[in-house]
Amino acid sequence: MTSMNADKIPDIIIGRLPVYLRALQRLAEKGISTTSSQELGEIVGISAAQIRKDISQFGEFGKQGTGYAISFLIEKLQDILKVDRVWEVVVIGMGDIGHALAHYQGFANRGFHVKMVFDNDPKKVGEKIGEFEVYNTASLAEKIKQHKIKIAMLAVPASDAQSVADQLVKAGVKAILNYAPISLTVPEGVRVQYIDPVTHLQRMTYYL
Amino acid sequence: MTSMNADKIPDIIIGRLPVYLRALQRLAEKGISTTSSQELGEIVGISAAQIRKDISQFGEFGKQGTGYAISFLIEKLQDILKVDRVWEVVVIGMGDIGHALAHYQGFANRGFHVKMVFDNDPKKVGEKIGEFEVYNTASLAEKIKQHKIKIAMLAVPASDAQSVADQLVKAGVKAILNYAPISLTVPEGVRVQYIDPVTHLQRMTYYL
DNA sequence: TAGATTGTTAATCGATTAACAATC
DNA sequence: TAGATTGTTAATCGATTAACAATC
Repeated sequence: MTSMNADKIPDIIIGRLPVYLRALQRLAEKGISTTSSQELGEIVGISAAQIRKDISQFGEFGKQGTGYAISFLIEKLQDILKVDRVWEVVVIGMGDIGHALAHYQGFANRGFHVKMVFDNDPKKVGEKIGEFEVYNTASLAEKIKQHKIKIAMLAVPASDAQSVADQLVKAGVKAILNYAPISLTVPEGVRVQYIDPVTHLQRMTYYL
Repeated sequence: MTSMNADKIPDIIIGRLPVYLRALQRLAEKGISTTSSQELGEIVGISAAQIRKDISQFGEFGKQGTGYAISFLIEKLQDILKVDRVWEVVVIGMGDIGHALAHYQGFANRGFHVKMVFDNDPKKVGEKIGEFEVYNTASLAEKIKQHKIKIAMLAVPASDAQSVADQLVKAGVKAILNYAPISLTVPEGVRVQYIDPVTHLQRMTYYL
């Protein structure tokens, strides 16, 4: 079957694709043009069988005997993940984490561009942070609608996170990367990913 | 059976415990003393049955009819996750992310304390960052062994991450929280958790 | 051609859910 | 007591692995 399988793909597979993509881009940077499920698996710590199965959900991107052409597979994964374009994102909360996100060089070439940054502290509003002027969080809804922003990174204190998330959702945001150490409640159709260093650390201490 | 089940607990369960713990601590802050698997499930977005099953792996911590005593369950989860103590951690790489980690207030009361910070840039070494003096990455092995550090947060450029990880492992580190956008290769018995905002974002764009 | 590696199937393994007796 | 909610079992559902024909 020449695939283009539009069936429902499990989220757990979608979650692994960015990891494959990242590894492939690093191989490409090194000037390597071809890889195998075996080699890729060793790099990312996933079995070769699983990598082949994951990739084959979306088409036949490899060649028997030779493996995968890296630049071709990168293109396909970028298409699938919809990072064959540049998404404009906003950052809310200009504390240390917000600063780091505003300055982060790693978004370039990976599908994202910080468009605006926000804070609700009058001392910070209007200030320049790198190329950005800090906007007032009060103007969030207006500005997000105006620029049709779909993705936000939330770096406000835990106590403000849910109410800011509510505003983001109301303004049309569909994906939130949440740095506040709190579980957010959002409506169906809105996605949240959590980055909490403590949660990640606590997941490892069990084994120490 | 009065449990104390020393069987092998699946890692996927261990991964959910810090999320439960975080939610319980927030409920406790609000002055709430009791909760149910139902309520907790709504907060964290996990089914009540699964929460009961996860918790019951470790003992009978609830009461039929009334649910779980929050402070008791917090204690138990802290024990299980070994965050009933304070782990000293180090930060390597004093760029924006390293700065944010060095300043992060969220470690207190959640089991971690930043003990030392490192960078390999001669301009940064010796500088003061908050309460910390920046040490030279060259002295990493010595200092980590001396203080018996087991946990490191890695915030160096991708090109340096693997070699620094190798040094950490050699010095006895058993858990690495990696902020560099690269898959690390580490020996059996060493754990790595990955925090890469782009990977998390790419996991959501698929659905947009 | 011989060797390598994919895509895919079937078998295995593991995780989640539904349901309910036990009991607070 | 009546109502609520746990802990646990069995059933279901889903993910991973092993194996190999196809084929480059």
